[in-house]
Amino acid sequence: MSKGKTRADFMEYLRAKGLKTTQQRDVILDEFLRAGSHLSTEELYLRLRRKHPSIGYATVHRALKLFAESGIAEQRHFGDGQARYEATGQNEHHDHLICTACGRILEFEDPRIEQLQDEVAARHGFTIERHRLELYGLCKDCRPA
Amino acid sequence: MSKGKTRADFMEYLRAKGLKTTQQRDVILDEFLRAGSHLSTEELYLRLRRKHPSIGYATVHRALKLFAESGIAEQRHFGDGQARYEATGQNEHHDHLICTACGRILEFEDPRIEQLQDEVAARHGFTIERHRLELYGLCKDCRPA
DNA sequence: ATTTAAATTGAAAACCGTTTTCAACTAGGG
DNA sequence: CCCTAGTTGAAAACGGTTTTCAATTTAAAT
Repeated sequence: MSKGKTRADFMEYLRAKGLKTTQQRDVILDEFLRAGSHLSTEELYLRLRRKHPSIGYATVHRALKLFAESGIAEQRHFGDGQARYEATGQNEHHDHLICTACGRILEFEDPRIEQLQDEVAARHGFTIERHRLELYGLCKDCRPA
Repeated sequence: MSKGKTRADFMEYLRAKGLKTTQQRDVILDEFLRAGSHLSTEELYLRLRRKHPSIGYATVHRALKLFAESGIAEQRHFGDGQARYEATGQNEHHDHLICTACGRILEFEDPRIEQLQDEVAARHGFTIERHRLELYGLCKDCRPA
């Protein structure tokens, strides 16, 4: 899914909901896609401030919420108390490795784990809607030799 | 690990740290162990209020934090915005199934999943310190026939 | 182009769970 | 008992998130 496609999807969502295209949303979406994922509202707001000092925090917040509603982004919580957003790119589904020292976040995918999750859920009579798997630890660079 | 054992562990922690045994902590620990796990501070506070209306929210909060520090409880976040605590019973480690309809929380354990997590981590050069696996969906009773 | 209704914006205030402050009050060793 | 350090409850502070509101902008209908 290219960035252009993501943008088009978002525009289509706005149209379908009777919402408006604004300069702010354009700019915020640009920066969001450019910046790479797992940004907090605060981080995105600060990045935007550099070139667009008039954009308010509330607008960034509302834009991110809208991105999530439209399906082009997802909200995550990694336990540092603030929400983070990631673009729903090609990587349809994945889980995360989080470095507790430097904060780096890696993504991974393992169908075998998913399979076992389904098994566990079935064993308990659950129908899974979504899951969350996060591995916290030290990344290659932060690990003591 | 019996409740008596848990209580003894907590007392030992207090002693070791030069902290004090108080009526409030006694009562809060009692109710915490009696109530079953995954309670929020608010929930525990409300339960306590019935028999002990003078105990303040802050005291409950501090007691739970202390339980976690002492190792007899663990703090969890299931995405509803509030912290929950569970007693660290015999079940040393486990993950959770959370019903998105009724809020029921089941625990499970699967060494095969753990094993695969280790594999994934190793593949990325990570040293895992802890992980979090939560499966969200509908439980047996909430699932439409 | 102009008008107009509805959506959007930025700043500030409200929110909400959590944590801290502070003066009054205990626990428990000496 | 005293005395000191720890604890308590109420209320205030906190920090991230969300809402309010008057002013502004979008875009559909003239």
